[in-house]
Amino acid sequence: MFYDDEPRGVFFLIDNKSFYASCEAVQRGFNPLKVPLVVLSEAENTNGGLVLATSPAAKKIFHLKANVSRKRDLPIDQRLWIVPPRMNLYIEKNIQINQIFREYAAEEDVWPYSIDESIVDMTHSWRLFGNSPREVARTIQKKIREELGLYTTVGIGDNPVQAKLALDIYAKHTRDFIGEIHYETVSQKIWPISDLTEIWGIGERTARKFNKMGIHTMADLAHYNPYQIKARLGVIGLQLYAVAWGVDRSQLKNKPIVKSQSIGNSQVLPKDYRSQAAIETVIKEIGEQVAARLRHQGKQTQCLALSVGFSYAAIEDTGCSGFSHGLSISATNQDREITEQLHFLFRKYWEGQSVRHVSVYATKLVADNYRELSLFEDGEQQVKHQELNQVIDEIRDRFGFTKLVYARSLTADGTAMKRAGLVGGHNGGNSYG
DNA sequence: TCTGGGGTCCTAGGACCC
DNA sequence: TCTGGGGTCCTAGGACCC
Repeated sequence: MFYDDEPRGVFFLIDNKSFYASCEAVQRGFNPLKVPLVVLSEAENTNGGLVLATSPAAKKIFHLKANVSRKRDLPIDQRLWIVPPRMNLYIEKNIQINQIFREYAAEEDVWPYSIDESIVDMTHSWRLFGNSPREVARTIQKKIREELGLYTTVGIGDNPVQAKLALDIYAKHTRDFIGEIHYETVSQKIWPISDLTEIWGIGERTARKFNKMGIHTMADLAHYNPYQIKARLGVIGLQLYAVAWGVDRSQLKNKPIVKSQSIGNSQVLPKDYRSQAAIETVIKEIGEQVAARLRHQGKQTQCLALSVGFSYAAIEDTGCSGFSHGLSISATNQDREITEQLHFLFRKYWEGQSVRHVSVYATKLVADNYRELSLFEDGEQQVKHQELNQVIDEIRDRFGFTKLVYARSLTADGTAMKRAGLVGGHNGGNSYG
């Protein structure tokens, strides 16, 4: 194996052990590893409750598997803490953790990846803090434990993908919560893996495809003909082939921070919706949520997409899971225009099926630094709409979303009231009185 | 998995243009 | 018209991640 030409650095991938559950444990003065605790979201459409996080002790004492995800699967036991999520608390903790990382690496070398994971390029700074990358990892773990009470796991690699696999496959199961993969240990650490879904980027579908091709381990993948992989799975297949060799040529430095290219909200409804008016109410609410986020971020959208997922009964009847259609429009972030376009799309494609899932996405975003007035409507009227929306946003920002909802949202069909205060679909944890 | 939510990226096929 | 070929853009759908 010749890895001489491959980029080689020192990368940490750091994540938090049972992050939400740990934050809740710390807030209550417990050790996150030792208290049996689950974070349970009981938002309206979670069908009785969705478990967002399970502490290590809860897994151990009650033999809960990592994939226990429903309230109905939880034991009834006084010892088990069951607490509601506070998404805003977790966001705040995440920011504090990344601040600590920045004490060990330059600003541009810290890449928050999700609410509980960050990539840190330690190539240029690790020597300042210890005699080996592993020792530095231990120092960072200790610091976070001391300052925030949280336990972190660290994957170390010569490139980001090695660090990611070291984290996912090894760090979580070792005593010191540290795993390492290097070019020299790829065959030993990556090739034996036979549950391909453990590999970042391989899900159920892709694993099944590989199995059908006779690929059952990462060693099989590494020794397969890459041209055939490309033919069957495209560039994604080639990327995974590279992963099997521990190769990752992504140059984090050169990549601009990818600001999200789309803004969208979606919702699984608490029951099947049948009437046009009821479904359109939900579409309107979600559309307005998207519009508010666009305005908040100073963006306008030039393309709206509506996805409608049918109920299981309707899927069985029609053999179709739903539809998804987009519409190019002139740039806007206004409630009324967005709702109108969404309703147009809905009426065009809906044929009476009962509905369980609705999502609205805004893409082709542009900065909201000019006002494009529609040629076909009274300009003054449009400006008034914009001003009204701006006032509504300000009130929502200051006092919370529930202070202002349209009368229609108060009918039985509306879900906006119940969704207020949710962050990522779960309780934000702030109370607005 | 009888239904969590917010994202990103890739691809096949069609429309359109020269 | 029993009509070439290549490039680009767009759309709908799929797959995956946390």
